Amino acid sequence: MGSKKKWWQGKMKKAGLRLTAPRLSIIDVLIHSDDHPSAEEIYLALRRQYKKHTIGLTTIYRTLDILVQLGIVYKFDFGDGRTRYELSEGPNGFHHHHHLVCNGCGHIVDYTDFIDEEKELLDRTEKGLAKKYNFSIHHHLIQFYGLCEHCR
Amino acid sequence: MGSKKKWWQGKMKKAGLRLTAPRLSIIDVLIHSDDHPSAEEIYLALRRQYKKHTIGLTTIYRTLDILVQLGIVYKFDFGDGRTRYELSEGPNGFHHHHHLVCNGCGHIVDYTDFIDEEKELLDRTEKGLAKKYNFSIHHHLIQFYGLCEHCR
DNA sequence: TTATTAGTGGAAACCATTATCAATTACTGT
DNA sequence: ACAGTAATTGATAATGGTTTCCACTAATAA
Ligand SMILES: [Mn+2]
Ligand SMILES: [Mn+2]
Ligand SMILES: [Zn+2]
Ligand SMILES: [Zn+2]
Repeated sequence: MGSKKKWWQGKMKKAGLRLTAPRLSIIDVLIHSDDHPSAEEIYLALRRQYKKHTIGLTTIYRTLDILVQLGIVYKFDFGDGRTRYELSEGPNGFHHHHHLVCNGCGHIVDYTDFIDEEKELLDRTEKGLAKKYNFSIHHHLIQFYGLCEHCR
Repeated sequence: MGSKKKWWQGKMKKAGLRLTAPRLSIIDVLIHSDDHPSAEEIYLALRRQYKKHTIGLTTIYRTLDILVQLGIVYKFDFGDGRTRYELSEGPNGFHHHHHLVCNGCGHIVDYTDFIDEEKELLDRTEKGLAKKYNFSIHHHLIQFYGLCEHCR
């Protein structure tokens, strides 16, 4: 029962990385977060959680970089001056979605609407671009910007 | 002949902004640029151009903000730590395109492939999202990330 | 255990962007 | 043209998110 392998542990081990307490804690914060925390927000969440030993902000940045590299975490710029992060896979498998950003208050909406039709077109576009421009394409980013009902 | 009104001049006048030399120079750099210069790159281009009087970096940032606000210029984050800019309209009218980013060397490709099919889907998606989440959507961002043939 | 290597975190440095503010410039009305 | 005024400029200083440094600690190997 203690042997329940989390999906990211394999990835980290395979990359020759140690499963340290700080790293696991950081992933844990992301798992239990329902939005897109910045490095500092993760740092503060961990401070609240473990009053005694604080995990350094440096470690947060380093770990996030690693997790992004491994594809465990996605990294976003929503235009508020800080990089924001999100787990690439939810507890129930992949949770492919994109973002709707309010230019007024910065509120972010995760949406999955039209994702299937989009996927079809994006796949086609990716193939086309890859061939035409000799790129190997790894991922894409789609964001809509506007004003939420409160900021309108 | 000197009365040839450039399309952005109307927008600026209408917004109550003065058509100063620095502002016109900055737009000029963007017009003659075929890529996506950062504020500093625009600053350096202007220094090369006008040996005598240098336009301050502060003015560049301020002007770019204004131009973005007016929709004359688009603003991008391609992940290299500096904001990059591009005119929203080319000499021959709108030039709607998106970007392909090389994670290796940072090279950016402007592409217009599949833009029509994309437009159709995006319009539909925008309408759907606007209604469902009560957003007024103003624009969207699409970027593909990968490795160019040289960095592969 | 000892040796070796990976990981940590406080402090200092970095660097793109923003705020300040005195001097200059563009526009308005005379 | 001229003066009045409010907008604009730009050198300098400050800000703030992120990185670098490096001595120390923890994990793995021999
Ligand atoms: Mn999300
Ligand atoms: Mn472009
Ligand atoms: Zn809002
Ligand atoms: Zn490349």
